[in-house]
Amino acid sequence: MENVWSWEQKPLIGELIQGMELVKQLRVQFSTTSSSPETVETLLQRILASYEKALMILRCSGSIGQPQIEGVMAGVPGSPISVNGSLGTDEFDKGIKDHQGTDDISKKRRILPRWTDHVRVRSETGLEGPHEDGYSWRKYGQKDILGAKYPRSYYRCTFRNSQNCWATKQLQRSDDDPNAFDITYRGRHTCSHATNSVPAPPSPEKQEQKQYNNNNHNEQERPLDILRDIPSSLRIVTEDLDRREMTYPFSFPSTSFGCMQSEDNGFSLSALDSNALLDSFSSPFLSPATPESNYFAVSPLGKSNFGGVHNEHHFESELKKIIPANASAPSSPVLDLDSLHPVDIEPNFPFDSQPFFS
DNA sequence: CACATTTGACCTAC
DNA sequence: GTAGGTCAAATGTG
Repeated sequence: MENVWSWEQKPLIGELIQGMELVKQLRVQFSTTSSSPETVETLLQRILASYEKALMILRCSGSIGQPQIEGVMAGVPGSPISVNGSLGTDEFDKGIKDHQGTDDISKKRRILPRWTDHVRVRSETGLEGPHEDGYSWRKYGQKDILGAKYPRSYYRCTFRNSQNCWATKQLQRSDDDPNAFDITYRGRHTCSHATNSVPAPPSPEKQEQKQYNNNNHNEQERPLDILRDIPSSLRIVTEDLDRREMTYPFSFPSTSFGCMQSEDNGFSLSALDSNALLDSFSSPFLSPATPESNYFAVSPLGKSNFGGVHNEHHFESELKKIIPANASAPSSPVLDLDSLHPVDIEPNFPFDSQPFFS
């Protein structure tokens, strides 16, 4: 894989910047009492379109030379958005091998197609669960992990038996930040209970959260409520697995803000955390130099995943071009828009098509 | 009673 | 042999 970050980066950056600017406008709209619902709706649509376009750019370019597991990826209604379904090569190979040996798999360990999402979701408040991803999970195990402060929890889809849905996820609290959760998804939902746009019934995350904090405010927010509560922020760290090559660093929410997921590619964001996503747009959007809240942090691993080893420096320098070194003040301009190029949105760009607005 | 969680045991990969 | 992942009986909850 090479030149993953060199393709179309200007349009991509432009899309991201545009989306951020729109969010900033939206925030202004919310701050003024006279904003009309139409204005807000329009801005939301533009924001989403911008990010979907960016996603499309990533999708089109990143698929080049990437292994695909289309047979498994395709046609799973309601499953998290598959940006390209790529795997690290060994992961991919293992998944294939595993599938080939299905008949020999013991009951004790059923081997899933082993593509994974590795996600870090952080709740600044610590009150919200790590995320709500629209699926219903059932905890089936917990394990102390060597070198980790906190045990790892294992979840499977509630509908494993009823609908033969073998999706699982692992949830682990970060050692260095107890408010952060590393989530690893395995397998793909084949159940029909995914609700990407509507908050799901109480999930294991929320139930687990009760163990950590009893002050959980359990109301599920509607999208606009989420927007209104932007200040409760969340950090999303794209922290990819070292075995995976660069696929896509970003995926942005589809229409409802209900669920944003990027399987195999970097991060996912759930309904209840979307507020923080928006907050993250409002100021230091991308700032590796500010490891605190309110931003999309790009970890060293994440950087490498933006373009592999060859492009890491390129990416970093590109970031430096567009992001002021010290852009921590929420009201300060984040980007030099003059340095950016306008983005041409293709007239026939399928914004309204699945899976973008599903 | 049905379903979810807990937790020790078991299995597999390395 | 060890660590990670899963199973399943016991237990909890509504």
